[in-house]
Amino acid sequence: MTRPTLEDVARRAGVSRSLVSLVMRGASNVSEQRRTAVLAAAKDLGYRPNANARNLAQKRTRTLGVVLNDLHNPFFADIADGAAAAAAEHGYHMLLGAASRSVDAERDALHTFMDLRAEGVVLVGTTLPSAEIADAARSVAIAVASRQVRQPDVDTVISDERLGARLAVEHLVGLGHRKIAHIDGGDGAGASTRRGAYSAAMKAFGLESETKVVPGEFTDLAGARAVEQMLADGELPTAIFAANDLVAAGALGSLEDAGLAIPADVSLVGYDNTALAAMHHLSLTSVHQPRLEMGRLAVESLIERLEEGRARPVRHVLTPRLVVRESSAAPPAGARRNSLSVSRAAPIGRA
Amino acid sequence: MTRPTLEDVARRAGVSRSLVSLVMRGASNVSEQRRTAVLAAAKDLGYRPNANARNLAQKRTRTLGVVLNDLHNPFFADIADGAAAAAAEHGYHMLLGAASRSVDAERDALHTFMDLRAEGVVLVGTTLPSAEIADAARSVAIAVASRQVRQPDVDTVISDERLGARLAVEHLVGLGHRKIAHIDGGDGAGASTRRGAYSAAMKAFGLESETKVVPGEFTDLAGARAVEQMLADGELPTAIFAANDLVAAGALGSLEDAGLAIPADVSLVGYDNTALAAMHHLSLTSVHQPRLEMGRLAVESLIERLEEGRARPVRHVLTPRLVVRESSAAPPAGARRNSLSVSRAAPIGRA
DNA sequence: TTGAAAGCGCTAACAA
DNA sequence: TTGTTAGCGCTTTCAA
Repeated sequence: MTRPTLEDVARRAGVSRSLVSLVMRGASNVSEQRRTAVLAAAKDLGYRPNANARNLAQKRTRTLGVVLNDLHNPFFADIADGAAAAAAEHGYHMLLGAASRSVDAERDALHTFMDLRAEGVVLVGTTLPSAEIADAARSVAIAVASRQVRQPDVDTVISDERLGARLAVEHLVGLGHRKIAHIDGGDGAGASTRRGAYSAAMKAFGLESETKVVPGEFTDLAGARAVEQMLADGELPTAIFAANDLVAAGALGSLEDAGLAIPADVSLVGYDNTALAAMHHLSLTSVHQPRLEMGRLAVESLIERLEEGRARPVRHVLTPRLVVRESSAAPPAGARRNSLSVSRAAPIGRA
Repeated sequence: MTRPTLEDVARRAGVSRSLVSLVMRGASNVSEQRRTAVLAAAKDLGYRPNANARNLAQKRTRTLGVVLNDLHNPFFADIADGAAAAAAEHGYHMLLGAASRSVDAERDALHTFMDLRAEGVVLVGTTLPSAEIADAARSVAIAVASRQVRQPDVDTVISDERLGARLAVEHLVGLGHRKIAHIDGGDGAGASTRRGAYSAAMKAFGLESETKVVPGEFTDLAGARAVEQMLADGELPTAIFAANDLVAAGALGSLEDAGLAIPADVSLVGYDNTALAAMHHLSLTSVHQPRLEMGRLAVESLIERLEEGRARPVRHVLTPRLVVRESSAAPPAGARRNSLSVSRAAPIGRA
C-alpha cells in the first residue's frame, strides 16, 4: 500500500517536482500544456498529496480539532455540526475527537490535536481542569463551548442559563401559574445554575414563598420519582419546570400514570429542546439553546485569533429562547386550592 | 505560537537530536542521567513531538479514521465508542470525521483521512457509492459498519437484520399473538430488510394470512399515523412490530390516546434498543444490535489487515438479541375476535 | 514558466 | 550509550 509521491507524478509527467507542486496547489503561472500533463499523471497514479509532508513544509495545517466530551449528547452533536459548517466556510479541515465522558480521553484527544499541529481546538462540554486548558492555550488557540471557563487565552461560548430558566418561569407565570416547582439536575453540568436561576426568577415575580426545588438528576427516572414524591407529599404544584427534557419526560410519565392530564392539570416545561421534546406524544415546551450557533461562534473565535491575531479572550453568551408546545397551559380553575386532588377524573393525553 | 522542536530540546539538554528522539520514544538504551536531563528540558519548553514530522519520517501514523454519516444517530455513536476502545487497546489513535448526512461531507472526511495517511478508515452508516469505497480501499484499509457492501478489499460488520425481525415476531408468537402487524420504515436504511424479514418470519410461523405491513418511515409521527390508520380501518392487531424505537414510541402514544393499554390490549416491539426504549415510561421491548461490538470488530478487522496482512475481505454478521421490557405481553383474552373493540375500558399505563 | 536546492521536524541506520 | 548522516514528501526561495 505504498502511495505515489510528487516525485512519481513528476517523473510520469516528465516535469520537475516543483512544477507538480505548483499544479497541485492550483498556481496560475503554469502553462496549460504542463498543467494537463501533470493532472493526467496524478490521476493515473491516484495521487493525493501527503498532508503530513505538506503540513510540515508549510508550517500550517488549516486544521481545527473539536473534542467532544460525549458523543451521545445530541446537544454536543449540534455544536459539532455548527462548528463543521463554519470551519468549511473558512477553508479549514475539521477533525473530531470523542471522549466517552472520560477526562483522560479528553486529554488524549486534545494532545493528539496539538501533536498534529491543529491550529485551533474547540472543547465541547469539557471536564478538563481550567489550569490544563489554560496550559494548552499557550500553544494552540482554544475555544470552550458549553462551559464557563475564565482563563486569559481561552475563548468561551455559552448560552445564558439564567435567562433560560427565567424564560421558563416567566412563561408559566404569564399563563397564571403561581405554584411552580423545579425538579433539578442534582450535580449534573449546569444544574446548579438552572436551580439558582429558577429561584431568582421566582423571587423576581414575587413568588418566593412558592419556590420549591425537588432534588433530581438528569434522568427520566429522577423526573418520575420527583413527581411521585410530590404526589405522596400532597404537594403537587400546577406547573413544573424540569432541569432538562429527559427529566420532564419522566415527570410527564408519572403524572399521566397518576391520572393527571398535561397540561390541563399540570403544566410542564423542559430544557434543551431535544428531539425528545419535539416528539409528537410528549410535545414539551422547552428552553432552546442556539446550539449550531454555539459551534459556529466557537470556530469563528478561533479563526479570529488565527487570522486577525486577536489575543484578548472573548466570551460569547448566547440568548436561549422558549419553544412553546403543548405541555404548558393555564392552570386549572380550582388551582387556588392548596394542591390538586389526585382522585379527580382523569382524561388521558392532551387535547 | 511557534512550538519548540527536537533541536531546541537537544540544545537545552546539551545532547544530540537523536538522543532526544530516543528518549521521546522511550528507548531503553539511554543513560538515566541523559534521560532525566532530556525529559527536564522537554518539560521546561513544553515540548511535544510534531506528529506530522514523525509520521513522515516513520512512514506510519498509527492512526485510524472513523467517518460517521450522522453525529446525531445514537447508534453510530455507540459504534464509534466501540471503535475507540479497540483502537486504544491496540495503540492506535482514532480520529472522527462527521458528515451531517451529506455524501459530499463523507467523501471529504474520507479524503482527509487518506491525505493524513491514516492507516485504516471505518465508514459508519456510509452512503458513499460502493465503487468509491472500493476505490479508496486500494490505498487504505477500509471497514464498513452498519451497511452491506460487497467489494473485494472491504471488510464489513453488520448485524443480522433478518434474525432481529424474526426474534421480534417469535417473541410475540410465543406470547400467543397471531395478529402481528409491522409498521415499516419506508425507504429508510435497512427498512426494506426488516420488512422482508418480518414477512418471512410470519410465513415461517404459519401466519402468512395475518401478515400486515403498514407503511411508515423512521419517525414517531409515522408510528402515530400508522396506528390511527389501523384504528380507523378497524384493523387493530394484538401486537405491533415497529421498524424502530422511534416509530414504536409514536405508535404507543396514539394507542394510549385511543384509550388502549400497553401491553394489556396491544403489545409493542421496537428495534435498535435506544435510550428511548429504555425510558421508564415507554419501557419498550426492542431488538438490540451489539453496537459497541460492531465498532470494535470494524477496528479489529482493520488491524488484522494492517498487522497480519490479511487481504481477503471479511464479513462479520453479528447476532442481535431481544431485550424484553414491559411493552409486550400475552394478547387479551378476547383477542380471538377479529379486532379489538376500541370502546372498552381503558386503563392507563402499565402494571 | 520551469527547475535546482535547501529545509520543515522528525527517525533510523550506521559509526564511534 | 551517543552522535552523524541521510532521508521522509512536500514547499519555497532563487535562478535560469
